[in-house]
Amino acid sequence: MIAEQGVQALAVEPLARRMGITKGSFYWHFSSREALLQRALNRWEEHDSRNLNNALGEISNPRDRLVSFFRRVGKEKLTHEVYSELCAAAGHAQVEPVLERVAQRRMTHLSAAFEELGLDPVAARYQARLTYSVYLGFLQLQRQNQTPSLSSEEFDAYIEHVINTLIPG
Amino acid sequence: MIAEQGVQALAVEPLARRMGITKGSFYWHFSSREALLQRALNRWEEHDSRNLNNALGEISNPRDRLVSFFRRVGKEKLTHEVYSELCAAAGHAQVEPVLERVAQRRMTHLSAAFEELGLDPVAARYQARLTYSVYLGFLQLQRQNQTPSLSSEEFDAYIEHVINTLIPG
DNA sequence: CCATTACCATACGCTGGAGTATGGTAAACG
DNA sequence: CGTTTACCATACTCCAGCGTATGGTAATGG
Repeated sequence: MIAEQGVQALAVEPLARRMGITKGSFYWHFSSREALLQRALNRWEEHDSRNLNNALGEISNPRDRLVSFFRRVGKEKLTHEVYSELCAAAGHAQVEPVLERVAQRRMTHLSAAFEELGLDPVAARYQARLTYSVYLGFLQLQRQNQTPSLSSEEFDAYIEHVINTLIPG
Repeated sequence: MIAEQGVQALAVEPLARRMGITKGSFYWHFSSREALLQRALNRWEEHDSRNLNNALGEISNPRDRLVSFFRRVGKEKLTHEVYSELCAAAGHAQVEPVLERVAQRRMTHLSAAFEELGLDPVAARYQARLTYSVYLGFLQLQRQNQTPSLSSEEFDAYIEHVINTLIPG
């Protein structure tokens, strides 16, 4: 429901309707709507954290790791949709810390890869932030239907362009 | 109110309270909350459109124009805050078309500047989208308090880095 | 001078979501 | 075999925002 309509759409009564149960039942499993959201957020963050290590941790060549970071945008659709909606809900007290940790983790990964490619630590940090900004901006454009379809050759060409611009070597 | 708390915070009763009037009075001036939001959106879009032409249209040197685009992120705080919140409300039926037009206008400007710098039309379009993504991603990071303060020297250094990476020549 | 117009307040009804109180049922268990 | 436990429904209350009905007042104009 977060992926479809955003954080605020994760509400007790709509959820219950959708599941064919009632509120009474829901409140046996969760103490409040806040608790439900917290569980959902924790679940997603864990999944995302594992994903980061599994998918990118294995690739030893730093350039391939970075390239894979961009190519991944096209896959794992659900997770990206959730993240996109979470970004839209920045400012929400429960969402904010999640976003902070996730962005931090990911940028640290990027920064390490850029350092391995020979950039000095400061430049690597800047480049990581820049790269992550591109990713965030892409998600935003996607929410506005301003990106070519993910499976078109224009999309692939654009990704090529981004890779060539941002990844040295 | 949009800049402070987002589109959904622009509500009739809170607005009336804040102005020290009542709902009854509000509904004499506006037919509905929707109408108010529409007027606010139109107003902002017009202001932004004029701004684009005034600030960037005058600069003849395309590189300076691009550099000024980035430097502007630090200024015009209110407008950027509004835009940032509008982006968060993408998916909203009234907000969506505004976002689409604004992004289109701005990217067209960027694309033209890159063409003037010698890029072929396709590369210029890609580079414009990339550049605009960086801007959107920056706004997002700002919403998450993940950027250095706008008036620090680290911020200036980062902007330098971005300019050097994205603007040819 | 009376009536219309512009502007604002009071007081209502409606809706949707949060949370609670209470009772029902089926399975497991002592 | 009765009772506890897990799970679910019904039926409320509470609250905040949207919109409306209606009446008051001050200024303006025929």
